[in-house]
Amino acid sequence: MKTQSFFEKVYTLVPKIPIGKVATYGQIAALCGSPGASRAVGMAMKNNPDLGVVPCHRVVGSTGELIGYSAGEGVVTKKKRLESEGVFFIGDRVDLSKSQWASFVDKA
DNA sequence: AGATTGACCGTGT
DNA sequence: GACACGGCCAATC
Repeated sequence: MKTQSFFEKVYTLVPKIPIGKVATYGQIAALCGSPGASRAVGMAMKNNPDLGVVPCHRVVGSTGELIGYSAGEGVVTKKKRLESEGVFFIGDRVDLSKSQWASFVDKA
């Protein structure tokens, strides 16, 4: 478990996102220990081994924009899924002001 | 070992 | 607010 690659870390971190909340790629990358590796995170999602253990639909862009998602109807299914989880939406984007995962900002 | 790719991010115009 | 460019990081060919 010490030799886990960046991907493995992501696969272990993404499912930690609470329901009704979403995290940005850069955020996950930072939690992974490498802020700025947002691209590598995206790659991990694409290589997503199991949608059941890696809810990649909870990962959105920095502006809350739904990116990626090769499953179902793509971002369409992704949006519906997040919406179903109780995530706030602003048009086609997620309301990061209310639904962004604040695991490391939840010090209040 | 080197070069390329990728579901990104920030800044500038 | 939208479009264009460059930069970062890690995995893969």
